[in-house]
Amino acid sequence: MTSPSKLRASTAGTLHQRIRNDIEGRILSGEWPPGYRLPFEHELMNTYSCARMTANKVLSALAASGLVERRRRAGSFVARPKVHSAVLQIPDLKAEVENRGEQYGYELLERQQRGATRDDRSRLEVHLREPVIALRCRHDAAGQPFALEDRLLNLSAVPDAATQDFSQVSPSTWLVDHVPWTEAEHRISARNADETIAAELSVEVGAACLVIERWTWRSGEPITAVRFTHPADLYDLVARFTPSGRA
Amino acid sequence: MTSPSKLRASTAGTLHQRIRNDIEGRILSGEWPPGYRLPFEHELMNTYSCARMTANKVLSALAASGLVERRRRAGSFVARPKVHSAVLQIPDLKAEVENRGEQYGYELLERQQRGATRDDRSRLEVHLREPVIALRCRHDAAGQPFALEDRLLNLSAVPDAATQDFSQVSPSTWLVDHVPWTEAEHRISARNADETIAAELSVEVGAACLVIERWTWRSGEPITAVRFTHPADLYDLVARFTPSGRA
DNA sequence: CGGTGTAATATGTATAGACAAATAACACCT
DNA sequence: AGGTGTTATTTGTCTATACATATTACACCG
Repeated sequence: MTSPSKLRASTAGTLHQRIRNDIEGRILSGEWPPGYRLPFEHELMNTYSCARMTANKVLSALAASGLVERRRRAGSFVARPKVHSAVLQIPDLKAEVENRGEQYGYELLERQQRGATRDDRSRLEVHLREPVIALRCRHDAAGQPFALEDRLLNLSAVPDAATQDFSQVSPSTWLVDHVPWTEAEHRISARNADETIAAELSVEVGAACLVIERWTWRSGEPITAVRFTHPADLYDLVARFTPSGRA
Repeated sequence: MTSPSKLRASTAGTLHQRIRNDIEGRILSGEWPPGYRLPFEHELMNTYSCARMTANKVLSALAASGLVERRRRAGSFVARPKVHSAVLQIPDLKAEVENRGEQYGYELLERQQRGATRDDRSRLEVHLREPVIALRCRHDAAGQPFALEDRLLNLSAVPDAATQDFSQVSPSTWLVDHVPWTEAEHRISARNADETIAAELSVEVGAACLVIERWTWRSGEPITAVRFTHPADLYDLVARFTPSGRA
């Protein structure tokens, strides 16, 4: 047990923040365990000499962040986390590489504009023959292949892409700047490098690779599907999480 | 372009939600692109005939979720997403397997209670000789090995674990029910199965495996470090994301 | 005993007003 | 032209109040 007097009322910041910090502190320290009923709004009101709106906003914010659950007539309770969830940051590869202080390189391997094939259709939920762009490119870090990008782009959703040749700027970079999206799904898996991948990534045939696939939609309309293949020894994904939801 | 009249003022729910839905709709549809200055609080006040507090709470909530940024004297602006981030759900393996409608199995391979070795120390940030428990176990789905779990537990932080033999209940399950935590970090990578792993997971030597490592702390004190190794063909991680932050 | 109606209570939502703090825009002076 | 100070505007925070709504707890009655 750590000394409980350690987290008595903080003194910094606004009243809202002071109350919030106090409550979060008690919950995160375990002093108020999951299921614990926290003080009613009118009790906080007395404790901190504040209006009920202030206490209400604090508790509502904590509820929005998932740290507490509120039930009418019953009170507010410390939430018990159901699943381990984490905020996964998937940065732009260029930024990622340059963050490591290494030189970033980009090369377009293949660009094809075509009517959607059967395969394309199963990957991107477009109709047969709808115009798409298929791209394959390589991202390098410090001269070493760092990732293979294999992308399918729905031209009906992103007509501007037709005028871009993607020889200098990577499709990922171009897309985040030009195309808003509303929904995304990621799938993370592992696979052994086949001969093609091994050659293009300069790894042994059979080497384990980390594969990240992403699908993006805008209001239900598919925009793009992309698969990044990383050499296992060059890339990890990192996800951080605090229960308060503030990474 | 979709018809703009489509997302005129919604009529359902509270005023707060109506305003919020309207604004989110315009942003997510692209009608209000990143950088767009949204109406001032007093404009929303007129538009919706509401008090400023109501408009303020809506905009503050949108700011908290990351959809908009607010600057004093300047206004509120549609945020431009910096990185692709996603909420990663890492469920309990037992629940995960049973969700797929398959039979879940668990077997403890090894349990050792010891003073921390040098290796343990680098994995868990404990002092040399501090008591730890090292566990290795296997999770099965439909009779097939599904995951290897390799865990190190800080007994000083979780003394109750000493009385648990983990022969029936898996450490993951036991921990989520008994130990609160405040911080976690995940690392996701790929590796080739060595002979030990291949034997225990019933895969070929060299097969690509997805590796998920997690470190957990409570108020800075390390609780546990765990590594799950999954056969690549049996397990994917799925992460979903909507820019409004509401998965 | 068990079902039903009612009152008490806690949260949910909203209003109207007040002052503080930051800063963009403008006017002014050198 | 360029730096400086002032002002106006917008958001940030908080108070005090009001009524709506859901639900627990309890009293009542068949």
